Amino acid sequence: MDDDKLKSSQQIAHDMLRDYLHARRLRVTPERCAILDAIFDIEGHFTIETVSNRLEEQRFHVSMATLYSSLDMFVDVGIVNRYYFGSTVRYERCIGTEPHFHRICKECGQVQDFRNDRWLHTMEQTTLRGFKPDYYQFYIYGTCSKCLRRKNKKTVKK
Amino acid sequence: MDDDKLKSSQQIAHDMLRDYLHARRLRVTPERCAILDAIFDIEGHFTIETVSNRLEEQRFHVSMATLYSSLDMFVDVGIVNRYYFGSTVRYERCIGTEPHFHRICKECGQVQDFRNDRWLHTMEQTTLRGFKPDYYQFYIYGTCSKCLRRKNKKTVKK
DNA sequence: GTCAGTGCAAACTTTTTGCAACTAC
DNA sequence: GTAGTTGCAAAAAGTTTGCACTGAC
Repeated sequence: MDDDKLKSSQQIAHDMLRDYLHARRLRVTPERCAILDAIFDIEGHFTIETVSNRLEEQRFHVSMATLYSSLDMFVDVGIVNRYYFGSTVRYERCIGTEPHFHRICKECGQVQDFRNDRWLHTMEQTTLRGFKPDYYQFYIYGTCSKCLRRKNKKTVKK
Repeated sequence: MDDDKLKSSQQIAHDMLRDYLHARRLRVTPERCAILDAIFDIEGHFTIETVSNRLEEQRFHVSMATLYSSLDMFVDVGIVNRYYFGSTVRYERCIGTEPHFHRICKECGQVQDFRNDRWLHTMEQTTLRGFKPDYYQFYIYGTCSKCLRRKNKKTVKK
């Protein structure tokens, strides 16, 4: 994504947050704004720790309690998605990003995004009785090409 | 599933485990067998705690360390799947069960299984370059019918 | 001025690790 | 007998909570 697009989606996210807060008589605090900006500084998936580190680099200290509550809120606002593809929770910005899926290497833990139009199409056509869907998550677990090569080099033990 | 089918898939799982262990010169211990049997006593998803409780009921004490290492192994053998649809890790037997997906209610946390042939078909036709897939996981997050009704009764706050 | 928001530290939950004793082979 | 396995307890990792102080409105 180019810089202009990133900037405008960042603006959209700030507007969404502001509207959300106003509607609930909650407050626009420097911490919430800084966390939101930090998120737009990060490419791809991140954990709470990633955000914390990024903010510390900028000499803007925010407590873990605030980080957790803010990320919860951002999920509710619809600015980030929360993922669970490992023991630690991960997040990803969903404003200004294309819909995509994830493939996870069981060997090295690496997560790659991938797009697949057939999947998107199938998703759109899915209807569910007695359930109001908000969002979909699709994961493929397996072995990435790097780990495959590494394993093939070794004598086949398994 | 009827009892005969359950029993035969339990036998298959025991055979898989035994072969896995023998191939690696690892040992068939009473703990591993008991854990495996406990898993076949459980219907649907479970956590490590569920397994522990089930074993305690049967007066068969197994330490958490052993439970964690055994479940890791069973995932590797291909007897159970590991799921992450919330902050705690869940498992599900995958021997003697039909392939299916999960929908998760964001309100009450309930997880429902569902089958969808269109999805299965799409999965089977998916090919991936540079990645060897082992298994797929597909989640739909949203609101279940019970929680929808409950929310509609209240004055709409959000 | 009020009450939501924050930082801090303690508590809690889940999972991992180190080590001595045990046991499957 | 040997080396893999177990239980226990301590430690680690991730997340939540309580409370006094602060600051957005």
